[in-house]
Amino acid sequence: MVVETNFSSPRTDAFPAGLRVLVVDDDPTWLKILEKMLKKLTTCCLAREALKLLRERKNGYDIVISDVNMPDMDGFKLLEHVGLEMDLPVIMMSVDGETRRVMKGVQHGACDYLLKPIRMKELRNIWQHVFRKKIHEVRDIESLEGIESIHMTRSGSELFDDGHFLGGGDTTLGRKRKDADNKHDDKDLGDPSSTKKARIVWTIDLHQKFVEAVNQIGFDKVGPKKILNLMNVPWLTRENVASHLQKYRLYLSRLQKERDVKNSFIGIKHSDPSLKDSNSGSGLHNSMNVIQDNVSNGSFSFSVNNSCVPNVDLKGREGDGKGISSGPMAESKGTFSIGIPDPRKAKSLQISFDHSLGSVDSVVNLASFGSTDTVQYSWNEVPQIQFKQEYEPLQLENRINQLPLPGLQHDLLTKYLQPAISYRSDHIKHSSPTEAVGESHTLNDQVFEPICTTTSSMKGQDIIPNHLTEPEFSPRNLYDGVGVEDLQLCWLQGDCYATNSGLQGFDCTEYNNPATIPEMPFHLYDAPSFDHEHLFDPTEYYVIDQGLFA
DNA sequence: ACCGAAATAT
DNA sequence: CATATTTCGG
Repeated sequence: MVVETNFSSPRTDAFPAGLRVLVVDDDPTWLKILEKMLKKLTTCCLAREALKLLRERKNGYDIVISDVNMPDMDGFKLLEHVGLEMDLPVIMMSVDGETRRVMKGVQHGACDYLLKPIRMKELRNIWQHVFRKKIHEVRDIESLEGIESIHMTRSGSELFDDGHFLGGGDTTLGRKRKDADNKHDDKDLGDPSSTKKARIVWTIDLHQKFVEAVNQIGFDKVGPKKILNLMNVPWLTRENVASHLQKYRLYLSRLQKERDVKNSFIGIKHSDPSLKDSNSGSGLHNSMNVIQDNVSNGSFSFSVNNSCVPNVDLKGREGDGKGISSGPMAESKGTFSIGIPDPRKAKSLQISFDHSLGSVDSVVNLASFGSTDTVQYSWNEVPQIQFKQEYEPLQLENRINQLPLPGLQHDLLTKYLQPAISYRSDHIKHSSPTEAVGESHTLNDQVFEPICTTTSSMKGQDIIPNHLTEPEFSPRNLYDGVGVEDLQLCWLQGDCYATNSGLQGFDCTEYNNPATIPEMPFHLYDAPSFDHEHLFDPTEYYVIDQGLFA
């Protein structure tokens, strides 16, 4: 007799609360309703999208609940695919309980069929399907001791008692894995989610979501939990996020440090630009701040948007530390004890892009909606460029010129946005140079207008890129200021611009493909010409940074 | 419970 | 070595 509150046993993702459910329904209303009832679920209104999600993460969900009729694909069809490809329990639902349909559902492999006014009652025990499946699996694989005890029975409560062993001891536990000895074997049939713990890879869009979330919440207020919620990625765990956050912070502080150093060196030039202060100090202007740089070879660039609505006081406290002048990062806990010895610098290419779209004033929130957000990323694995080319702009140039826009990028895009079966970092790598070079397309067929510019910075060891970092660094300015003609860039974007490619993924995924430029003089950076002459909307521009060489 | 740091693992 | 997971103390 366990009560449902118990459900939320954290460790194991126990039932209703932890069950990772994918709900598919073309009717948003239902999605909303179910959303309220289920804690950890993902929703989508297109069957194809659902498939996509499912394929992306083979083990990301425990169960699928799908509506029967949907515009893009018949619910049964979806059911079929799921059954074929991943064998997840699928529950069908529809308003009418017409026998034929139910029958059909069952025939196609649905494990349950719910009639539409769905209530908690119905949902409460859906975990049994997951559980049941688990049991079968275990049996098949090998009979473990102690398992035999399971005979599933009807409704919930007492079952749940058994269930606990699914989930490991909930409330009453003091479980500490103090035993050092369990090094091997350890079959641990405990959790519902297969074995070990899949090592997740932070793909670009995953990271993008992460950043978005971080931006939405204030920098100071961030916490793994919150981020997790905002990201709404079902299979992700708090730990995952925490870990990533940790890395992220580390990265930022390193960055920050680097920056400071540089500033001390040079700083002055056209530094006065208000921007710096503007956002660091008072979030008043919701200008966005971009931090980016290249740190060591793996470059990683994030933009941080500080503009959270409320706030201002966010960094009210403290203030002394270093963070002040420059960073948007409120942290300044002075925590870095990291003895990181000056990162070696890498040459890197960066592009900044301004696709003027949103209005600035619409504070941040925009971020939540796919199209308008400011994000960037770039992980070491960002596509092209990553190749080994160590120097030589020349080479670069060639490559770039030939980067087949449609070709390569498409390819990449596909990899990211589409249902690639599994993402691994290596994919990216392999998609490379050779292929790229092989094709010969010019970038010119570009669709977008010349608002973009790119810049590449090669910092041999010199300081340049600082400026880049500044928010007001408007691409546009750059554009005017310099002969851009020779810049070429290729970039791609998943959605807002809706290029012909038609590849837009689902929601807010945008993917910018880094572009590159032949040779970019760095004097670009110094060029006085672009100061913050006029402010465009900072709301968005993308910055891409990539480590040129490894 | 939740977070962040540090220890581990891959 | 970098990145992800786990452990552990606050």
